Amino acid sequence: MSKQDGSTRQVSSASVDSSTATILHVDLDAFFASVELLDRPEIAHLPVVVAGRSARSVVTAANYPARKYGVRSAIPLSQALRLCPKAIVLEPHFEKYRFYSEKVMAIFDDVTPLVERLGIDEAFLDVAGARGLLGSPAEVGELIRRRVHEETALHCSVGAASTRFVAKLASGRAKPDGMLVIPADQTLAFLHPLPVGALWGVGAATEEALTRRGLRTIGDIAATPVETLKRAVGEASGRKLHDLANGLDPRAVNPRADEKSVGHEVTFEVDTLNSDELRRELLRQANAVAVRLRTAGWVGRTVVLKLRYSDFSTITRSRTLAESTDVGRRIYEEVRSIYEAIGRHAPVRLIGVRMEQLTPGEGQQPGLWDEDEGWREAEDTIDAVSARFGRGALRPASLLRSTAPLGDPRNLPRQEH
DNA sequence: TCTGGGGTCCTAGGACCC
DNA sequence: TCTGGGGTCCTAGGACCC
Repeated sequence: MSKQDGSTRQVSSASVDSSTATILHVDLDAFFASVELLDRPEIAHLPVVVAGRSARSVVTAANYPARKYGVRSAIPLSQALRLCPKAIVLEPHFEKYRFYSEKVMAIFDDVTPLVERLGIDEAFLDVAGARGLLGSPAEVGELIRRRVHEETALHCSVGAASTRFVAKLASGRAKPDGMLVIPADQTLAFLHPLPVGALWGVGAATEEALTRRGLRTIGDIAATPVETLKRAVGEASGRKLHDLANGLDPRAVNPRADEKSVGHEVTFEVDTLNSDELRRELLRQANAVAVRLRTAGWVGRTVVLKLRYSDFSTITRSRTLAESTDVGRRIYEEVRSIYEAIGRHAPVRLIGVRMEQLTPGEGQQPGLWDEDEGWREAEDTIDAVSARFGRGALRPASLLRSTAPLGDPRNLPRQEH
């Protein structure tokens, strides 16, 4: 990643009038790979991918040298290694990514309270109110880029525009390590030549439906009557596509969007028919979900079981409870009962548990996890499982580790128990 | 060496109520 | 004593995003 050409190439943005481009989209470049390479600068110029060890793992991140070979996030690792046999594979370290993510987000929070996080490595910022203190949107963008690099040694790219959607497109085109400003009056000229796939919400299936009708660019979408689009891709998507293509994106930057669901899922290294193993995994996941609910101060009312079979066909079965819960045993009992109600007995590739219909829990301190209660629940669960499957069905240590809220080491159960 | 894990949003059908 | 329409909740599946 050569900084020189990146940051000078797009700095022309600083000379345009950015006063109407008050929404920034900031995106860390090749985030997971860049974090790993902070510790391994000597290989930063070589193709590097971040991926798990499993034979079934996919690429979670690729640095720019690897991308030259066509390696992308989400392709199977096996395929990545066929494309680029010399790629160096590094294992992911999610705690490190969370650490750097928090550092970067804190910089954003310094700039404005109007920060909306989008996953771990990007955010929208509304900097309309920052002008007096920090300068124009372009100046704020450069300030953020400078601070991120100074304080973390990571690079990020910034898009500035009058809407979220255009800001996000702009940051993508500024990568790596650049900034692109799209003033409001240049929005349509920027959008219309782009392919339909650049629209938010247009993936492979929708792109196919649109190109089949001869719609190839965003300009084509903008010129198509909204009713035609609705017939092609459905009521809501048709409306949204038409708006986006015309530069309309009314959604404000929303700093506090509530979570809608919490879940865990796992793909087995080898498909399994062993119902003890499946139930054990359901128990582990139910507990992990419950701990996350309590940590966040939520209770959930709908329990969802997800199964994927060897042929990749995937089903979900859900049940809505009479009363919301954040108790692992309750979730486990429900999801086990749902599982047992499924007649099909075929090898399972993936199993997952999710809680939906979240509402604030009663009398819970958000952010706090009652360690004793967590332990009692874990021990109860071990008892219940031992009674059912025999002692030794669960190794307590591994179960207890699994009950720790993800991502918060402070909430790990004490190991000396 | 085919296809992770965290999510959100939309659609469509049926139940049920008014 | 044949058949309406709107609204909401629930469930299942799928597209999409990072």
